[in-house]
Amino acid sequence: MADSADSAGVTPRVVLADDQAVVREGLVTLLGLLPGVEVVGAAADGVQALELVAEHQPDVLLVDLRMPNRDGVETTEMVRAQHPKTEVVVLTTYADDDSLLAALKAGARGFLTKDADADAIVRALRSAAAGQSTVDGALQQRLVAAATSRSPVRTKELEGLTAREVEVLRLIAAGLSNTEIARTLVVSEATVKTHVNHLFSKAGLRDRAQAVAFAYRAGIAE
Amino acid sequence: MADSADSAGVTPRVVLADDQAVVREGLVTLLGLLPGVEVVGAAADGVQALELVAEHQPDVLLVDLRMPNRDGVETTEMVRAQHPKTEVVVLTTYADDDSLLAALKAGARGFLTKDADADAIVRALRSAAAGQSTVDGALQQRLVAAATSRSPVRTKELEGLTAREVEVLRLIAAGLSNTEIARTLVVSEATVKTHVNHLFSKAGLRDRAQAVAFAYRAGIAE
DNA sequence: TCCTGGTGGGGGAAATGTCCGAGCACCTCC
DNA sequence: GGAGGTGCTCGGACATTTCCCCCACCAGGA
Repeated sequence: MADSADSAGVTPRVVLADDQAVVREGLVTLLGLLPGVEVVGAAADGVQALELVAEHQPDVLLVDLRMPNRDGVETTEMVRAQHPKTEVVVLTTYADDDSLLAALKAGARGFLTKDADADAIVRALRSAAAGQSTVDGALQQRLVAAATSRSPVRTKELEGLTAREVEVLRLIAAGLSNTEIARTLVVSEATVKTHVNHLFSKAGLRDRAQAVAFAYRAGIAE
Repeated sequence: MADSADSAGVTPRVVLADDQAVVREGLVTLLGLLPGVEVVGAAADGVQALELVAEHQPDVLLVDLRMPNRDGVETTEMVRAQHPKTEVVVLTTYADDDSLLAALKAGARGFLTKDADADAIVRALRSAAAGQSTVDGALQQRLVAAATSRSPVRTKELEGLTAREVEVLRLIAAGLSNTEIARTLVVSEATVKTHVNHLFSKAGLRDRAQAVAFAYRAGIAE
């Protein structure tokens, strides 16, 4: 028990991928010295990385974002798709918002900058192997900032509307005409008009253009 | 060096906060047995948690979200504001999107569900002490999904449209009628109609409802 | 029973969408 | 300098759709 906590779980088998020989060899040496991880392969580009993953079936792939022959994001996507048991941790010098989001969206379980120390890397690798995601603090804050600027269905705006009216609103926002809405809901066009009018008067809307904008702001249309 | 990697960094001093005595005592016992962390205090509510943090100045506060006398989110905010050297890791049974975002926004460096094992908790505490953020894999995916659903003006969709047409589109999306657009742009309504028609045929739109949706998706309306 | 929500209809005013044609300003190319 | 293209500006006429205001019926729940 104490042992398991000391090593913080099973020692993950890791494949590295970085096009810069100095960084790659440095990581191999550094991580090879540590008991927390086991390096089973090192690739110089994305293509080679995928081959090594296929060959060794590692627990984690530690990959650089900028690489020749398929970059880190693409490699991450392919690894996650073809070898779902292999988690991916991204290690990069360039920590801009786009690459962070792209990498995590592609399925990366971690995102480290190259100023991370050996302990941080080992922790991230172990966490990834266990299905946890580790992101450098400052980057995580950016991620949260990006996430909280979203609008996840403002039920407040919708209150007062009946379920049917919300449904009609959704279809209006999708660009359907009254006739099409009638067909979709299998009711007469007159009924649709009634719902639309109730909707407008309740929400203070004048026409369907405003209704579409309202629906988008309320978060029921994307 | 090997030693530092084995412990994955300095052993963090931790204060716990959970209103359920069973969980609290269980965590104290469990984490107390492990060499990776040092538990220096245990609180039963948010007020007491802040007091213990002030008293012990721990590296990390491990806090439950649902607590009497100030909940986890509020506690996180106050700890981060008053004791910036103390990081916060949230441990909760209820992992809905709202609480996740609220906690991370409040400054939490980690977010774990209570099905996490001891290893996962220890890793998260150590990472937090080092400024890294650890989030359960599935939750991180939701976070990323929320973050990537942003729309930063897709110029691609807009290409082919003239500046005037984009301007008209923006006004349509704002809910203005043709008459109002004419007044706003100080042109005749006939001119507006011309722009609108060009806009529709270029973008493959049928009516202004679709145009509003198009504008929102293109990111020129919020 | 009353009220709410969903369904249906009619008719008229208003706005929207569609098709023409046309003048003007600006630019580039020859 | 002229020719041609593009963008912005207007106008008319017309069909379609939307919007608005009435009305009514029925089912289910407070």
